[in-house]
Amino acid sequence: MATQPLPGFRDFYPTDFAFRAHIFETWRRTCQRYGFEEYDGPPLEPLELFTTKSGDEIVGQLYNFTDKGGREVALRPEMTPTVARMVAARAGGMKKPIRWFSIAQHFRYERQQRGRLREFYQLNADLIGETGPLADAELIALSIDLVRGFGLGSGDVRVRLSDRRLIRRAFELRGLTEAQQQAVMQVYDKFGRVPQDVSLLKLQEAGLASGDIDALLRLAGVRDFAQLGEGTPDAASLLEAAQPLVEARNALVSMGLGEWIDLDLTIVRGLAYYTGTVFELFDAGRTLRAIAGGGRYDGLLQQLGGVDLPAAGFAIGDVVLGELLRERGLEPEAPAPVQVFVAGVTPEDTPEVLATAHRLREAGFRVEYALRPEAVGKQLKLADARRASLAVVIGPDDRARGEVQLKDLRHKTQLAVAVAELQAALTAALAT
RNA sequence: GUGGUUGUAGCUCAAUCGGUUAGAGCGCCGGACUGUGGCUCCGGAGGUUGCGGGUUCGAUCCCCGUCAGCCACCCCA
Repeated sequence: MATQPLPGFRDFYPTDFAFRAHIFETWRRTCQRYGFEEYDGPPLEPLELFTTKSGDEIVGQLYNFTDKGGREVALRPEMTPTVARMVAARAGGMKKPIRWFSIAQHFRYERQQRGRLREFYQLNADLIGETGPLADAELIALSIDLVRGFGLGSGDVRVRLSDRRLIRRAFELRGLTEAQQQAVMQVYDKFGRVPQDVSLLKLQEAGLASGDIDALLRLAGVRDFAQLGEGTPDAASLLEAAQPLVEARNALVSMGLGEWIDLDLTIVRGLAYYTGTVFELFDAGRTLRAIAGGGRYDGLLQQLGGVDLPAAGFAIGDVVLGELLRERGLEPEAPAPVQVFVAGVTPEDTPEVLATAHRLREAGFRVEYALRPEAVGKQLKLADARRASLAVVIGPDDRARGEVQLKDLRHKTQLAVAVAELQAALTAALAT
């Protein structure tokens, strides 16, 4: 029998599960602080829902099949088409802007690598029905707080910020053909990872004039709005196109998050449905894949749901973030499975052990006891292995006096407690 | 999908030039400790050396294939 999961799929042993739960809980709390409401959709959707947005080529990266009713279906590779459908179906009845988030498992049939599996969890946050730069800033702020919540700082994670409107303006100013624009985007995507002369050669091959090449490579190196118009006749036009982005950045500065932001026009973010602001979160050392990414996609709800609403959103995955947290030693300690271990001295004490344990469980304590008669020493050893803070030891003498021995396993102390006082004593001891 | 690289116990690793019954630590199970834990000591289980084939008297070791992990490319919604 196979003992390994399928390639790109993970087993979550209790330690792994606790780590995952910690990520989800931190995400959920943070989204709620921003007033976002949680939703979910079906993990299995009509294939068409995904090909409408991304074209037929995407099928190569989908877990798709024909179901027993003859329907072409696919496991969701992303959440956006589902949200678009859900929002569109009830758009008329919902107060705008809509703030929604989901934490859901997604599936992509791709060759796995570090930071990229065939199954992963992803938080999606979308803000629908608002076009202004403050909406973009709101989402970027949320994405920052989503990683801050784990103890990561602006020295660990950087936000790269760009805007399709600004890129488009730069292309228009230079009169680039569609093919040339594609070439520039490809060069931008690899900018900083390949030598400058390789980039240069690529752009020459695409037939760009040397003046255009200089201007576009200069833009690729811009890291601040002040640099945007430096030494170029395009200055006024570029700065005008950059206006929404400037406003979004200023909003983030007002929130005290300006430290996290780098202007970086080379972020490409795959396919072309982004219409405005785009951003990505990366580890500061750039050794991992992108942690999160998103932007404004004002035409997408019309295309997918038939309702014309502006929207922006982003996703953050559990895989790369998890790797970064492990790298930084920010994994939380898994919670102890047991708070109170109840031990009996003799087999005759077992009924009292069971009664006590169950009473404590009903009172909400996490309680365990030995499932067969064993020496007290053994039972305490088990209590220790289960990381119990407290032990309750019950023997014939204790029963005769209506007492139990309450033992604090952390502080190595012990005292006799009347049975009636036990719950109060446990609560008090756990608070120390 | 393409190329490179690595696979030995649950985990981390060892095994001389191709040589006898593949070892160690940690972990796990049991015992020494019959009213009190973490320590110590003793014992035990656990391996088709990823899998299949080839070369050889003999393969963990060399060769081929395959599967899986990792890395790069492609892609990245």
